[in-house]
Amino acid sequence: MSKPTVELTESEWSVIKAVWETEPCTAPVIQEKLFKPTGWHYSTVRTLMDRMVVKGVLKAKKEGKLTIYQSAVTRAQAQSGELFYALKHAFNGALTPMVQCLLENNDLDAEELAKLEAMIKAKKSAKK
Amino acid sequence: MSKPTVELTESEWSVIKAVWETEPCTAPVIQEKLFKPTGWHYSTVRTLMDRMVVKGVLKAKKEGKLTIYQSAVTRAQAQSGELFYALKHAFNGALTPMVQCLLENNDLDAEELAKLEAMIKAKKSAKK
DNA sequence: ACTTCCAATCTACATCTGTAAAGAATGCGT
DNA sequence: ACGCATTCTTTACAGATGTAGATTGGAAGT
Repeated sequence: MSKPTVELTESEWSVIKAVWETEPCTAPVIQEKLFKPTGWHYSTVRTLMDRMVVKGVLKAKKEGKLTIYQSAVTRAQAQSGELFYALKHAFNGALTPMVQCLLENNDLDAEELAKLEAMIKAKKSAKK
Repeated sequence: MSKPTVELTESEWSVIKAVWETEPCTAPVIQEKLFKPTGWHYSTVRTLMDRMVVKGVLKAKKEGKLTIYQSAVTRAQAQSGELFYALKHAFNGALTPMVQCLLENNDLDAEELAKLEAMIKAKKSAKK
């Protein structure tokens, strides 16, 4: 049952985010969405997408001459994959220092802090 | 004085961690430290280290025929680089969801949660 | 049927990453 | 001065990644 930990490159992140917003969708549509921020041409996007299918992060099916793409991993899966990578490599798996680093490097306002606190409280009580 | 955001590959993480523990040090020493967990030969480690010098994450100086290496980025810098990467790509820069994901995917014990809570409290008061 | 347009396929190529062998150089013990 | 051990230097090569041109195939209009 363990999903084999998703790891995405920067470009792949751009693509999959666009896919999540539009799926099911075709490569030309994604290319168009991404053209503004990246300047990528059709072939580029298409190559990326096909490689992502091979990696198992997208699914593709043929419909007539069109290729329809969909994500094969959820946003949550991809997010926790990325986070887990950082946790493992940069923090040797230690969560507290990671959160520490987060707090130190980002200047959160009071509201944000309150939200975090609430989340922890919730977790605490959820935990019996 | 903005540090140009450090990004390390998995292998580079192994190397720099070993360097932090031993610096100043030579490549053979690092190779030896890493041999157990990775099985890398001298050339491999050396190549990695030299590439890291080019990337600016290590510094090297010649001492006779020996090359002495040192880190050029601190652990904290590397950690926050990794975290920032995840924050930016996976969470579009939104910190709260990131922490949420962290809490959801790791099964923290009560003690851990208390520690986190304390950290947030501290941050809150530090913030006047 | 002929043109046109769009999507698809194929091919390409530079750079980066992971991994290392082979050969050159130098210091050390005798 | 000579051979040995250790470290360095050079070169290599496969696979991943970023980026895209050229060519083909089919659908749609006229």
